[in-house]
Amino acid sequence: MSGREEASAERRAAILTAALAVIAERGLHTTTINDIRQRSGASVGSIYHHFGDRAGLFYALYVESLGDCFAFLLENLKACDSAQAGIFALVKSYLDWVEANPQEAAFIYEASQGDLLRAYQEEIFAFKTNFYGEAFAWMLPFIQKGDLIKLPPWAYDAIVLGPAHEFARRWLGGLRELPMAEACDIIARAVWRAIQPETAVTRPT
Amino acid sequence: MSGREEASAERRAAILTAALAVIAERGLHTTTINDIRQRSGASVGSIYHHFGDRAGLFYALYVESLGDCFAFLLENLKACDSAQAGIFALVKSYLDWVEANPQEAAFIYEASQGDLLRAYQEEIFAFKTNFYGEAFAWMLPFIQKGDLIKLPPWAYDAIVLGPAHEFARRWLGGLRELPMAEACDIIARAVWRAIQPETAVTRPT
Amino acid sequence: MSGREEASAERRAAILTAALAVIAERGLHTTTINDIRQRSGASVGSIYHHFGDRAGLFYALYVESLGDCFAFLLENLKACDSAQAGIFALVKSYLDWVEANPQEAAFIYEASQGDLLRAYQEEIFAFKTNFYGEAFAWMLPFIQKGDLIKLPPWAYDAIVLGPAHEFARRWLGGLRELPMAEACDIIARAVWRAIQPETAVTRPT
Amino acid sequence: MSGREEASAERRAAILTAALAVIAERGLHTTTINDIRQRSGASVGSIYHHFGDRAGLFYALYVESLGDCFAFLLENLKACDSAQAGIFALVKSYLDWVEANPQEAAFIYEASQGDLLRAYQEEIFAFKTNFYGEAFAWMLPFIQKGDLIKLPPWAYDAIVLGPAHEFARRWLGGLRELPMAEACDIIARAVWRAIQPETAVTRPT
DNA sequence: GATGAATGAGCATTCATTCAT
DNA sequence: CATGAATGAATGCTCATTCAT
Repeated sequence: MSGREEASAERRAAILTAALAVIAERGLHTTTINDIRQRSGASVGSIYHHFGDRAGLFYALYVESLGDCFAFLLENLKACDSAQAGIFALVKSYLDWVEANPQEAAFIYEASQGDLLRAYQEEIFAFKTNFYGEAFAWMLPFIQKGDLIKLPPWAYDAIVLGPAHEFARRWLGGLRELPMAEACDIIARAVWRAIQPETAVTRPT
Repeated sequence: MSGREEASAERRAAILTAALAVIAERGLHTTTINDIRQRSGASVGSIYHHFGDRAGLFYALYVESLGDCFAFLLENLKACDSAQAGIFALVKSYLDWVEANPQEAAFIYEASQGDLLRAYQEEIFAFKTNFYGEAFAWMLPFIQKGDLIKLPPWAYDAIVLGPAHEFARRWLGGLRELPMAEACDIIARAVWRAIQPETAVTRPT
Repeated sequence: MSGREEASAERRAAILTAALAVIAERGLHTTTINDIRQRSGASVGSIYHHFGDRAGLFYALYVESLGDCFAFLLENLKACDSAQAGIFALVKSYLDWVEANPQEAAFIYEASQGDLLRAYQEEIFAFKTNFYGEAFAWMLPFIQKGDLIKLPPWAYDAIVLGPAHEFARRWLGGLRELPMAEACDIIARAVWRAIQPETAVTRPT
Repeated sequence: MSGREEASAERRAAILTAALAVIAERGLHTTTINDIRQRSGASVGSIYHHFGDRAGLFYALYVESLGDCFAFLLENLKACDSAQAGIFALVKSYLDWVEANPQEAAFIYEASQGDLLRAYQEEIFAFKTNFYGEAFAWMLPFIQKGDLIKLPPWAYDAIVLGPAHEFARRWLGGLRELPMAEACDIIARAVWRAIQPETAVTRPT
């Protein structure tokens, strides 16, 4: 990599970092190119040179953030060798990631809604599909063994991560009734109950 | 109510209806006063007369939508006389309401994020707190009886409605892998497992 | 007409007047909305309120200018009762109009080229067609009588007004070798020779 | 000429060719350096190296186009040995050139207006003056013989080429009511009538 | 209460031009 | 000579809001 390429990559990264900080302060929809320019030290032209337009910049940030999150989750998930360990890992590593990267997390939630990234929806869909595919692949043996309930694929997302998402949104919104660690424990245990085959649940009744 | 007051109330309602339709089409953040003016037939001045400013209009719509949703949930919840019936009612009536009022639901999700309604956050907080209070009051006897797990209040929201929210967001975003009714069943059963005291859930090993 | 409507119409006219002056100074393509705003005293918003966008403003000016020119030509043409008088009237009144309205004339030439008014090309085409139709209707009896050569309709434009246009462009460009009146005489006589039936021309050879 | 000089000259030519094509597509005023860069394959820096700035590029193209046109007209004119043949040659070779080089012709018309080439107006004036001088030199003997009417020099341009210009502008604008060849015949005959001494034209009444 | 012309700060974006490599 | 990242002034346009009628 030549010095020029390096410098260029640094500038690109600096713009993304500045963008994330500004978004955290002012909200995604109120963040302007000018805000990012001031914070990053780059010129308007340079921002457009690197990202094409405003949506392109947000898309780059989105992919980078979501990629970071997914990588962390998969890394932790794949290290598990029991169904319960995996479910706990998913919930815990997601909440850990949110706690460690609150700006990225808030940005992802905000950018996932509305039409801001509509131009990139196919790329984003493929990106998410890939993650869900890998997570499901890990689950499959345990489903087959009967350690995890068999559900349509989309349902694992709602049931396993839904509660964590709901809590994360509250937490990011400033409602922090409980330390993340305790919440994590409560949620993970509930999810573990929810995700087990029904027979084990209804039997004792 | 005099004829004049009636006419005024009708205009107000027409503006809100128009706003909801425009938001569904163009997204909350891209919806302008002018869009709403065109759709509603009211003049700019009239809109400002009724709602003060743009945020005031969205706040009015927010309260009306959320109020409608909460009323529906509480009505269904209070008719239940067992823990399981109540949990199922919460999940089912929420998803039913989303299916029946997709525009309102999408608007609520969009408006709940970002700073658009910051000026009204206290009123909104009180509004939500009241709902959670009523729902929790219904649950309390069952918690005491041991039919429902005992958790910090916020956790009921995450665990009982989290999966439904996650599914509703997918569904509103156009990903409708399953009819709402089937999804509802899957989710409600999972939530029921999740919300029961742990002893009843874990295998009797 | 109420006072409000009057004031509004005045503002509209003031914007057009200012636009014409700025265009004369700086050229059509270099004229900005801000230039027009400064010169007219209107706000940006007001300009957009009246004309929609930049092209809409130029179109309004174009129609007004061309309409004024066409009206003047037709008025003079229709007062003539011989072929020669009519041809002379067309050439002379066109050059008189250019001399009296050099800014409008220069603007029309500049706006007729390029894609600036592409959005309105149909309206403009209809507008011009109407003028040519009226002019041709006046000529028709003389053509039938044999006082004017019979040509395809478009050719009258090229042959009758072509030389005047070419001279007007030079004159507007600052090359004023001759007073307009003398040029007019030379051109009108040449056009009169050009437009007569060929038999009268070639006979004496 | 060394290989390096050749390569450089080729690049220069490629840029001009690309510029002409882009201008034909997008119009002179909307054509950007970046458009030309993309079409030509040259880098921005290279374009600036060869032409100094945007206006310099258009000036180079203008001189090349106009020079080609003038050379063609003079070549055809000088081959004529009668007044009528010369007048027909001027009209016909101009319209032939336009038909053969529509992009160059449209560019010349567009570039002749406005201030784009103001920095070069003296060079351009000298360039045109030289052409008119040569054409006039050819005419002079015929004027003296009485085969052509005696007029101020500028008038020959307006009267001889005015109709052809008017037709060419229509034709380039897409209004092609007639094949160029037929139009040429009609126009040349009219010009021939217009340019003859008056005695020969007016009826011998 | 209703109307809609007017306001003007602010926005995303463009683009000719420079210059270090 | 070629390259293309960087610059930043300038542009067309939007839109919430005001207020005279």
